[in-house]
Amino acid sequence: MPRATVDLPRIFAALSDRTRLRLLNLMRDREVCVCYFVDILNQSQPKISRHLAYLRRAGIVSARREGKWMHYRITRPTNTAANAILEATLQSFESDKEMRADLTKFRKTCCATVTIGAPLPTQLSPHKA
Amino acid sequence: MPRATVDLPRIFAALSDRTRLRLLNLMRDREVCVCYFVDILNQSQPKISRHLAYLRRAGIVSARREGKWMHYRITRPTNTAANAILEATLQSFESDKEMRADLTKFRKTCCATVTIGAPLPTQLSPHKA
DNA sequence: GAGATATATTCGCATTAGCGTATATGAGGA
DNA sequence: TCCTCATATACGCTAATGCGAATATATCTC
Repeated sequence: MPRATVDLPRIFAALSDRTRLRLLNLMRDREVCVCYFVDILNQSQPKISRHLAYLRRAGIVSARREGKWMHYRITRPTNTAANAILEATLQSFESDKEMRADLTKFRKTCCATVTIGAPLPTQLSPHKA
Repeated sequence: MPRATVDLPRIFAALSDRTRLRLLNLMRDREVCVCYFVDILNQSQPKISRHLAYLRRAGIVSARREGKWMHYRITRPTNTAANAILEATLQSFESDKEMRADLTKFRKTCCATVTIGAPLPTQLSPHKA
């Protein structure tokens, strides 16, 4: 039984955009710095930031500041249904070509940027299946 | 593994409206005539019709004509993720007060309208858990 | 405190969604 | 064929969304 009444329409609205889904894909099991999103999706910083804000307002992600950098991570909803929906969504990315490519690019970008000092992503506890 | 690549953002957009969720709730395990939706949600016929069209375009429901009446039913997506999302959504309605009230009203309306000849809903095979 | 960097927000615009009202379509019956 | 009923679509409006460009904010360094 769901713990709290959750605004499902709002969550669905947050998930109804390809760019936001790509962001969630990258955050699937790690905390990610905004600069990575900009680099990997190859889209403007304000655009990325706006979509992250949208996800934040919907309660799907949370942000943590570390100096100049902002790290985003997925916040698992306490609501059972919302959590199941998010989980199914994330899992579907595994068979999505673009999502896989994003992750591949992420790994490369990650290694490449160590030298210029961008904060490395923090591995989170493995997502539950 | 999902059978077909599915437009998840489109499905999420279709689910991001409370009225459409209420329609889906009523269709959960039966085929429903448009006139019931209008009566139970107590909203204008064009509004109901437009929302049904929205769901139809997203591939979530399908329509069947029977004389003057149109019957709508949920179409289970072939895509695994989409199906899981829809299932979790439908299941969440069980603990939603308004959704339960709609179903209660549905049962009453259903019995009451037998006398005036509106088509009875067709029970579908029980939804899989 | 000035400058640089990372990120967020604002603005103006084009597109879309949702609504009420009016109208069109489709089927059945006289 | 004309009328009626059930449903769908078109129209005009307002609000919300998504975008690029510009600007603001926060933090660090010097």
